[in-house]
Amino acid sequence: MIELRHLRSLTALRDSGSLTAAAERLHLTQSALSHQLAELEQRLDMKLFERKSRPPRFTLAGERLLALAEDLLPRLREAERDLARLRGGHSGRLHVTVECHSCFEWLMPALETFRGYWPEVTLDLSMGYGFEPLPALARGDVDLVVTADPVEHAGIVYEPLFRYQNVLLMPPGHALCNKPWIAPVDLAGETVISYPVEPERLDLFRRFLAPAGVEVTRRSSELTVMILQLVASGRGLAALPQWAAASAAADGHVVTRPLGEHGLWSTLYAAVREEQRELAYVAEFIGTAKASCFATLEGLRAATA
Amino acid sequence: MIELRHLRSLTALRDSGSLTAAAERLHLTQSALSHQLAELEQRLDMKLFERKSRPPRFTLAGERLLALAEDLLPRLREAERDLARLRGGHSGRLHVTVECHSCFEWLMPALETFRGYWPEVTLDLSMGYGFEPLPALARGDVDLVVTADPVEHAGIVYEPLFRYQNVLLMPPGHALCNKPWIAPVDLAGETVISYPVEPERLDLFRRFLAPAGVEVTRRSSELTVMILQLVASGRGLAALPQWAAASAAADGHVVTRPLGEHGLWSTLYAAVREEQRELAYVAEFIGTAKASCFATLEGLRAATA
DNA sequence: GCTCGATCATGAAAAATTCTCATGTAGAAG
DNA sequence: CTTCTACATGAGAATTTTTCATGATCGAGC
Repeated sequence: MIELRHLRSLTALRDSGSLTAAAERLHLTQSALSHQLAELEQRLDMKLFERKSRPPRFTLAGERLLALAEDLLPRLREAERDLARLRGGHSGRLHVTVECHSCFEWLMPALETFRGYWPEVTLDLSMGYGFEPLPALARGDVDLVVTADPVEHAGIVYEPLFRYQNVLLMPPGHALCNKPWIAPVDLAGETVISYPVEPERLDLFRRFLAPAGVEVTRRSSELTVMILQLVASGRGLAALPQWAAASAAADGHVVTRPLGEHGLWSTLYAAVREEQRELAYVAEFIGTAKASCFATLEGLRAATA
Repeated sequence: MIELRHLRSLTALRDSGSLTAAAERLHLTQSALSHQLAELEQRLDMKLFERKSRPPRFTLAGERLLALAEDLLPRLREAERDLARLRGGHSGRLHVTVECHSCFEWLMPALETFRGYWPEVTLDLSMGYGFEPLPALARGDVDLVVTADPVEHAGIVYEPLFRYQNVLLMPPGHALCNKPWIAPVDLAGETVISYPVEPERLDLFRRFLAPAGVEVTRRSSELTVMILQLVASGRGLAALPQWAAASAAADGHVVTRPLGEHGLWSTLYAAVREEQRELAYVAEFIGTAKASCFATLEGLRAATA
């Protein structure tokens, strides 16, 4: 009657706030998910959630099933880990490379959690400086790359982690603070602080300024805290993922605005070699990373609300 | 990967001691179960149990999954009960009739458990004396009949509860104690004590003595303890389900022997009206009854070992 | 009020899975 | 050595799950 699939679907629905988004997270079509839940409701002869409210509102029955999911799914995952460990031979290496500098915020907790689950797996971590991560991944020098730029590559598969928005950071009182959102031309002639990588690898330049032909003065810093510092003290502007700027913005040190009318959105992916995708600890790492991203966004939402 | 179905299959396998028996309990063919478990083992890339030992011996991985099942399945059942309760309207009546006099041993604990789970359901209990239980079931006077005699009847479905053996009870020192098993002719002329119902409704007469044309002197008593008493004091012999005789036999008050070379086996069924079979509390009662039967047999095995 | 965009529902068909049937094999009991 | 029972296995049937294509609904913005 009730299947694990249903529990996973309901949790995804709660966590993502819409059928469509939940379906994507579950690697299903929206239709499949709609059918699946409709059929479950029919079999149980109960409504599980209110469709016409956003986010969907769960009924008591729905809540009960979500509670069941909270109860069962972690135990199931734990058993699966135990089995993978029992099967043995999987005390491998996981060399993670991050292209996204601000990702440490959620990556560090994820690494920590993972290390607890899979103590036998040797974790390596490197930044995507100085070499092209994807060829390195394909060669096997690296096992997992966190990137916002999913280039097609034979034997490489991308697993979406989450979607986020890049925002513009300004010192309080900057003229642009008065605009609800920032157009490319607004930045003409400004000083922009970024991580020290080629502009083509930064969304701000590649997807926002370059298409509009806008030129800016560039300045760079390796560290996110340093960038925040520089912006706060009026040495320039910067574009960062929303979550990286959130705490400074909440403290009033900087002001953030969307880039473009609808914001400059990116999706972060975990790239792995196809043959490693099903490997227990790799799949587990991706799951942990997703959860950590989600927790970060949650914390952000809670902090700003 | 791992599904609830697998957990149920493994528990059934452990509880029934063979693939074939487990398959029957799960309402599957032996083939289906074999396929299912073989495929799970392949997907996990681990052996879960040793086939060539009887009862099957579980590997560590198998044990881990059994532990998971112990963990998840009761929680799942609990959630299902909560949902059924939430759906409401199911505070019905459950009128149980028992044809089998010795069944109270396991029926009472089952009723107790059930009452805890479904306090809204009014429980009635009656013995199958003085009226034909099946027509009463079909009419709706009764909702569930425990019987060893599954007569085809439109609209009535039978759910097997468990298989048991009828054994012959004798006072210690009786001549027949020397035989490893009892033939019908051995009983010719003996006094046989039974419950006060027509002989055709007692397996001993219908399936054992009558086919062989053997006549005995009959005597009857309503109570199982009384029958045990009479046998122990040499007033006659009796045939009872093994579990009902077990404690007296363990104490040495009576001696038991199989009836016929292979024993006189029966299966106990729960009969319900087809349209009620899927009803939550009916299904739950049958489940509880099965579990209780199983626990009784377990206790028996433990006591005799 | 109308259109646009997005979300969700729905029917039919395709794909995948799970089960059964028929049969084969191996080990235990006689 | 035969027979019996439990289990395995391949092929096909049945069922379930998913997708595709399309329609309905609802809110935002003009």
